[in-house]
Amino acid sequence: MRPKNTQKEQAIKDIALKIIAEEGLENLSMQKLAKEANISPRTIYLKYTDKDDLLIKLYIEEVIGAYEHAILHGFKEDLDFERGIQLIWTNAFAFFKERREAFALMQYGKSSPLLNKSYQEHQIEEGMFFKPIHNFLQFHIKAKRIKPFPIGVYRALLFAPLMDLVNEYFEYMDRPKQLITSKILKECCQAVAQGALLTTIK
Amino acid sequence: MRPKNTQKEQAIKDIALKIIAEEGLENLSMQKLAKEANISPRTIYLKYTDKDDLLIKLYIEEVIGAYEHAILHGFKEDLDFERGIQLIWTNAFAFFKERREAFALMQYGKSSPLLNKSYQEHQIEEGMFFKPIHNFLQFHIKAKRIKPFPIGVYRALLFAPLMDLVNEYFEYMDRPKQLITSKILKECCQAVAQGALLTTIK
DNA sequence: CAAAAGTAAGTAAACGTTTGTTTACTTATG
DNA sequence: CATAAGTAAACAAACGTTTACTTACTTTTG
Repeated sequence: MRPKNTQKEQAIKDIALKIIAEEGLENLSMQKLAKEANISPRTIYLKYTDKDDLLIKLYIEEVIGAYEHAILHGFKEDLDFERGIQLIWTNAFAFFKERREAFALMQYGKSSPLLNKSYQEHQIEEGMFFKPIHNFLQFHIKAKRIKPFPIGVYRALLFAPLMDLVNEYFEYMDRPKQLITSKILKECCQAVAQGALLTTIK
Repeated sequence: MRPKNTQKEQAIKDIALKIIAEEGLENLSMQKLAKEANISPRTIYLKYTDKDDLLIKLYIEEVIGAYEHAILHGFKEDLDFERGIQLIWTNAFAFFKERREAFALMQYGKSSPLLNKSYQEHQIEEGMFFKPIHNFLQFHIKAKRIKPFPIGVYRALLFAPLMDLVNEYFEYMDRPKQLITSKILKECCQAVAQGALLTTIK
């Protein structure tokens, strides 16, 4: 049996993400992908049943999965509130900084009905990957350190600004001066954490 | 001369937005749009030079323009900080609540390179529509009431969570209990404003 | 321990559809 | 009846996917 060429498997993923990031999801075609990866269209269909399958696997495995893994690096449920949020922000920013194409597809997850639907299904199947963060928030709510918002609401309050800042970071990459420095990022993280606190001391 | 049928002009916009919201930008085709609007494909080309032109005009005029207009309703630059942010949040939420399809295309603005590029150009041409908000923030920075972040950073801190909450509102619309109530929304707005304050009193 | 057999990996070229857009024509009103 | 609005039908090009075939490697066999 002829062994499979793993370089080609990787090339499919890499170039698909590259096309999505540079030209948009709506301009990714199987024939263009095959041509740019120097393979036959058929080869893609050896790994993926169809285009939707490719997109979903790219999104869930290469983007969401890798992101979920990256942001929890070094995270512990009993961390101090500000320190915990800071750690996740640092991890997430470092992850996207090195993987701009993953960030581009991540953004499509909020727009595309196909990706959005698969994300919901992924969350159900995987039984909430972010359980540690869930517990972490619940702990600080019970300790009356932060406001008693639902977890979904905290996702918006604590992490939506970060995604916007990553976006801004990439936009300022081509300009002479970067707006999103690590100093700004740290201060933003503190601001976001400050907003969550029940009582604040300054 | 035969007069133009404005109903058909409106139908093109409405149905295009509907298809994008329900099936995604990547599944909008000129022929599908024509068929669903009960017109000839040619009719679309009387108003728009090509597909990109249609998408850009939909996005900039129907979505961004309408949004910019809606959120500044009743806004004044010398408003109290918390009150100003609250007003914008209320206006934005009311706008999207009534125009779910506009929100869907708005989300694509962060993903699609075509829409993203036209947004940048729009900002340059229109010379910052959000000048009142700009001035409002600058005023409160000078008064040492809020942290001296750049405006782009404040956009992320103050309004990114709102967009996520609107998204969550729509997701919970089909479920028995709505998570995003106006009470929660108000408290989130206060949290976001609290995070921006230089000194906090509780 | 080479050569033949077996087999999945991979290809080139094509399949029928659908795409964005246009041509040639008809319709309705000032 | 002039003229722009609007249509039905078609265009080439590109689409997702498949067919028929070749390649390269493992395993079996003499």
